[in-house]
Amino acid sequence: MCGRFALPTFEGLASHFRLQSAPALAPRYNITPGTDIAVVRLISDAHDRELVLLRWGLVPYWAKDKKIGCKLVNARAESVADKPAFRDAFRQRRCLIPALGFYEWLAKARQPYFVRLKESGILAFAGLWDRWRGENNETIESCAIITTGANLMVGRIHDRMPAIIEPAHYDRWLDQKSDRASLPALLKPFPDSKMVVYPVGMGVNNPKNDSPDCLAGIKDN
DNA sequence: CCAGACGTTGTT
DNA sequence: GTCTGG
DNA sequence: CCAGACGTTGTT
DNA sequence: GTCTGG
Repeated sequence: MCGRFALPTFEGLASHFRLQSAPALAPRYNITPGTDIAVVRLISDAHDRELVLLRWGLVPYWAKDKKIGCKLVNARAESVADKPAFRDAFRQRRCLIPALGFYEWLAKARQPYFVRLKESGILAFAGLWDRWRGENNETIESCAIITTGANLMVGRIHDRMPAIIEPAHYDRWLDQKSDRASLPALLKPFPDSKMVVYPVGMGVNNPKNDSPDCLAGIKDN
């Protein structure tokens, strides 16, 4: 699954996603569900993209209780098009979630690992977003990260990982008019030949720890 | 018909 | 909002 | 995802 | 065991 990831400050985030402008983002090394995360989506009624901060944990527009978002942190690629909680967002509100990489845990050892590109480049997770309106004009915009099967390399740690969209496919993923039948192909496991996995310190386990140390590799025993 | 769920993960 | 279970 | 709480009353 | 908060 994908329940923790990192997005340090990147030069070139705006140009990578072809954004007109991007808000200054605080560097984050230990991003957790329930917090606001950076999301790239189409500007409504326009073809340009925007980067906004949305709550991680999708609250469907029809939800009676916004607490449902606690449970909707990930959506399985295999079923996202059909699940009531996700299918409308899958059709109309897809987004990209920038990251340097993500954490996965080796369950038995509670040992965290970090997964990123070999070149330490920007990744984009496949995401969905929604807008919920409650009483007193309360509005929550929220998002979820789509997961898919692990590739062979990540599979040594865990059997799922976030779906990663390649830059060549950003437009097709974001565009509401894309042929929906072509979308599942974008959600296949990212090739492990382009990635690295390495163990990191147990300090990552505690969400309060949010420093560059989180990314530091340790000796793999 | 109304009430209640709507999800993923890991572990047993 | 929409589906499932009772 | 993991860590940490998990409760009520009355008083300051 | 299960929920909430980060």
